[in-house]
Amino acid sequence: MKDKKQKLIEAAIAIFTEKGLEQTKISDIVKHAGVAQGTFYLYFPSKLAIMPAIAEEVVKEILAVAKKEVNSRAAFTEQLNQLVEVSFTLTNRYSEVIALTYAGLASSDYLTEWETIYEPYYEFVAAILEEAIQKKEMDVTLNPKQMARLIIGLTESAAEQLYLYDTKPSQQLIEEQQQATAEFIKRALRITI
Amino acid sequence: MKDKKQKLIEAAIAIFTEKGLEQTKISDIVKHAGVAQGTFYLYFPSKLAIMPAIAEEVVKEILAVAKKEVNSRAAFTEQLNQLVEVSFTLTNRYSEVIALTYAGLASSDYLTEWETIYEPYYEFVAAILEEAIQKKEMDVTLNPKQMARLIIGLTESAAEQLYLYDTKPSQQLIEEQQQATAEFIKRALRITI
Amino acid sequence: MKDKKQKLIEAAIAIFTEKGLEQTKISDIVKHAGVAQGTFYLYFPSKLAIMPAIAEEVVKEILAVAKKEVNSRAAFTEQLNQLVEVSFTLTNRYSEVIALTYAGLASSDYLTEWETIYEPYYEFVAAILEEAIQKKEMDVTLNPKQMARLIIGLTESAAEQLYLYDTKPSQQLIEEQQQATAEFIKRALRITI
Amino acid sequence: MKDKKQKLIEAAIAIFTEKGLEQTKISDIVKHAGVAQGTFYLYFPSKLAIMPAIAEEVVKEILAVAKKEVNSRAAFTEQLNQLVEVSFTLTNRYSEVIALTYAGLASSDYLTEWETIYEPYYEFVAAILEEAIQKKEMDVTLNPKQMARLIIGLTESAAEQLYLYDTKPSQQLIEEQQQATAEFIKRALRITI
DNA sequence: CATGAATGAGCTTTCATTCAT
DNA sequence: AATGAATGAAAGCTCATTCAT
Repeated sequence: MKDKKQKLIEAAIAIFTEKGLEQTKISDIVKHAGVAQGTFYLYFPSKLAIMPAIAEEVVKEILAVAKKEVNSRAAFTEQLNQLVEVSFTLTNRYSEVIALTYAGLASSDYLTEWETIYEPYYEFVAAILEEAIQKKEMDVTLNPKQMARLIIGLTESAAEQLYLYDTKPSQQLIEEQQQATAEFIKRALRITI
Repeated sequence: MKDKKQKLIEAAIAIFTEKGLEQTKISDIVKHAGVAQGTFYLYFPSKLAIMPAIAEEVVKEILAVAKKEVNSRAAFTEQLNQLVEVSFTLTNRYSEVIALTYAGLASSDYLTEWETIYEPYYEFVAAILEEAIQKKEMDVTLNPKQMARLIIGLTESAAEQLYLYDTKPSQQLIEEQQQATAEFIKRALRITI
Repeated sequence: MKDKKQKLIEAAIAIFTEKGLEQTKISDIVKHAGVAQGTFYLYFPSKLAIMPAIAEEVVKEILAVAKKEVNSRAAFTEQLNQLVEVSFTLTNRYSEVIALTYAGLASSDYLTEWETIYEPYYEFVAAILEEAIQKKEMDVTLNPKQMARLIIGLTESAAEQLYLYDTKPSQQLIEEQQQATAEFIKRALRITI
Repeated sequence: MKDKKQKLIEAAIAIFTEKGLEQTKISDIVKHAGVAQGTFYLYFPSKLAIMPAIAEEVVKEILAVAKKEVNSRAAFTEQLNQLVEVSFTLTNRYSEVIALTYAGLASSDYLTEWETIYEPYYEFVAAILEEAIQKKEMDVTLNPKQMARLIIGLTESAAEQLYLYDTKPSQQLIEEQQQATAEFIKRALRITI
């Protein structure tokens, strides 16, 4: 059943997140998934071959959360605040897996799949910007897709810096960094509202 | 002699860049450095222990290039262009080692050293912004150090996206991406000149 | 049905010949036979248990070819030529499977069956010699069964040497080796005709 | 030191003889040789790579025994008796290793080395025949090298048949089979003395 | 009879680390 | 300080065999 494949992907995400790429043994994953060692190789030809599946799963979850937390009817400035906030939360939760997955894809021949997998998230942000442009709530001359990529990169790196050395930063510190990032973006987009 | 230690660090950077963390064997490094297997352990207690040394070396090189390429007497807007350009070049050359080193530090107990190591680069950019603030060439209410971190994160992620799937992107594409990034920053800083 | 068992035996012969004992997987055999993995174990309790069946099949084919190619009404000297020729052909086609089967039987408890299986072929050759003895066309003091075994061993080893390094030896080389072997036998039997 | 390599070869011969190709684990060999697991791979890149070394060792031993047991000053007929006897002894002791080695070489890319390795033994027998030819003690029209190959093949197969099902055949049976084989050869060579 | 997903013991191979020289 | 042969633990992967359907 697809049940076991799904269990393996979820177990792999959990263990990779906890232990990193090298330290994760197939035996850990299968134990966590509650299946036999050989079963892993029924669904994935090698340790690295599970990476694309993980990436898809993670981006799916990211998108789901983002769509849920960003209010499509809120004002643009509010949407940007929500976007930054959700991005911080997601980066905190997933940045390790994402880095890992990317590294895993890079050491294999699957790297080309990365763009395809991450694309929907870029699209989601680009769509928000497009709406803002139509409503003239930001600099209409800017390229929404290009801006989406810069915004996502900026937000992720800001979040990584925050959580880098301080596993549990204070709520105040988090909000400060989020606000600084949101304001940075708003100025860069010449937001009008 | 320090000669062999330095050779080992340089060999490690070369091999790590080429093969990644997992695929790099001590035997590769010592072969490339032209020393015996055991010699590695005279200078570094373990495979991971060389990571801080690599990080230092890389940041030293990055700083040297940045200081050389960013004209301290040029106009602020010009300095930002140069900063973005040099950051793209450096990211292209070093992003893999940086990621690796960071991963390597993360899987050891050396991670706390990372902040110290990268700090001089943040300082360098912050200093440029401070000068611009004093000259009122940008929004004076912004925090230079905070902005420096955002700018560096943004630029690196923009460069990574550029080189991600296209090992050799066209000069035009590079310049476009650099310009978009620089303009993004300038708007975010409310640059006046 | 016996159909599937037969298909499994034929598939096993094909795959064993192509890949050898170690490299042959049950999964290869069942795929080639067009049956499910578990079906193998309906007919054979283990991987090695198919060996006697293979041996029987091969000897059956060998006997069939030998009886067809050796003219029972030809002169003895001619029969020996035909015997050598057919033995070369058969060795070329089956020597690998025979070696394999023998090795397979040896690593199991089935080795005692080998004698029984190969016996009919010895009998066939012995019968030819017996007739020659009755007709006084060879040294009548020789033991036909003993001679049969020596002749078969000699011919097979001569053929193996021929095909060992040269998958496709020239027709001339084949005929030379066959003739040398036949003459060797004829002298050893003191053939008179 | 070459010491460990030699120990590994001798251990491999012992274990392969005892257990066969598949059943022999590297761990058995190194345990028997008294070295660490990794040491095997210091001298041989893979399990199969030790096969040529084994083959050389075995042929070296075979040649040594054969040269010792066949009296170079005895009459030709006596030499042939000795040759058959020694071949029986050697086949009994080494036929399994030889078969194994051959199989091992066959599953790798080393098979072409086989001819080179076995050649000295053919040469040894051919030299005996050449002397007999010069002394006109056998049919002078026969090709010594060709005859050598046939004789060796014949003798080995006769010995294998003897030891095949009866690990310890009676001395009488052994002598009968040896004599039958020697006589077969003598007739085939038209020996005159 | 037939299936094929699932199992898990066991193998080869790798490679960071050690230590006698 | 330098060497490099030796170590041995550890991990990815294979595949004969089983069994619920």
